[in-house]
Amino acid sequence: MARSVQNLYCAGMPRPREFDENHVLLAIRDEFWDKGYAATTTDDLLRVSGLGKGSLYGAFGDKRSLFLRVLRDYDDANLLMLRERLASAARGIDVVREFVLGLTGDPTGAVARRGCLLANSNGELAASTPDVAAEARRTYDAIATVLTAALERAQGEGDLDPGVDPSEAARAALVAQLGLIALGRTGMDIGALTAMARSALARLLPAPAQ
Amino acid sequence: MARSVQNLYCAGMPRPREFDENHVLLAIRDEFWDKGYAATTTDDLLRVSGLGKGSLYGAFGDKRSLFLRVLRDYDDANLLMLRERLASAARGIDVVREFVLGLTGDPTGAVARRGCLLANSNGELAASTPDVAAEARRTYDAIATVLTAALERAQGEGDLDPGVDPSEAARAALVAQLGLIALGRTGMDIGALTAMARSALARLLPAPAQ
DNA sequence: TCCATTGTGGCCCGTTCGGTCCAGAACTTG
DNA sequence: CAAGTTCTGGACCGAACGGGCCACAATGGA
Repeated sequence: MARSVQNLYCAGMPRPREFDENHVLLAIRDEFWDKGYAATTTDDLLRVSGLGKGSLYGAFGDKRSLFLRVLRDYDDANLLMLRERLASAARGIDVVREFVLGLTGDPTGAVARRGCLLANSNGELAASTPDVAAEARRTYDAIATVLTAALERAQGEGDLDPGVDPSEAARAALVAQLGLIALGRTGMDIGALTAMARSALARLLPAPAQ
Repeated sequence: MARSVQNLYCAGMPRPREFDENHVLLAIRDEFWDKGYAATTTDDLLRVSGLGKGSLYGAFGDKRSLFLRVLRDYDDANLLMLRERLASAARGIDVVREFVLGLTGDPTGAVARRGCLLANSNGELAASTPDVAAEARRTYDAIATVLTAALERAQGEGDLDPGVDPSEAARAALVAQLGLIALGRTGMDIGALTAMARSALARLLPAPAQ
């Protein structure tokens, strides 16, 4: 049962990994993103990662663990990107506008049809996998916090009506983005989607009365 | 191959069905709603319907056809309900308010966590099943049309700022509702969700300036 | 050079999936 | 009552699923 203690100070060195973990995780993320959790088979994961079963299971555990890992990485990366945008943005309001308009940037509509991995996963799995729902709550709350900071800055910069509560408006922007993601998934005309996003932004983020 | 013609005028009458089709369809709808498409097994469907495999497949075809049937029935019923509400509502604006606040009506949050069958299905299957995406487009477009009519009435009744474009505001209300559905699925606090819904409504449906 | 250790990939297994099929039951008509 | 038709439910099937397992490769220290 227990390994002998002598192994602790007299161990051979293991064979190093032959694959790049980040590269594999991104390929797997794309597969889950395109197909959804249930529709992605283990064979799909092996194919896009180029690994064998032993390697994949040895490195990341089973399908569910791998999915949660990928989802958390995705969320963390997006949050980091949002915070960096706020840090480097010329104006706070630009961050919120870009956040809401995000999916409309691609004129082919492919990005809109693909949606957001977190939103898609939450829709598919929230009922059966509490971990996914909790992850979504955590992420959306963090996003709302960043957007609130952006709108507070926007008020100081004269881009947002001072009568607006930044926290409420930030949450309204989040709601709008999630609604646009849902509509984008239906494959509706990208021009109409863009118009809706702009119209919603105009209502939610009123400029100060001159 | 071809059946003889004499059967046409000399046929015995078949054994009648032993189940109520509507009752079965509602039970199956609830199962798909609670678990999602992929996570619902044929055994689940047999269990909740109380039928055997022969009956279920004979009456509705395979799992996919059955799901599409249930989804279309669900959409049609909701559209009909929305139109009837508009026809019988005291004020047009009430219809839109109820539409956006819909999921927040249950203080336990169970309704919000369950979400909307169409929104859930669209999130899970839009990428792989064009029929579902098309159904979602059709339904959301029809909803927007009804909401537009409701807001036009609201302007005539003095409940909505005449400067607001009813069609744009209706689509914004739809976006907001879809965003709230997505957030509700995360299981977030129902009070916070309600506050967000009310705050979004106040921004999207401004009363006329007195 | 040999050993200890971990990476590697594919073979293999039990389970469960969606779906078909069939033998008998129920029922109306002649 | 006999015939013809559909309904019913469960036995059955091939396929694909997720996952365990193992023989071998690669590596660096002793």
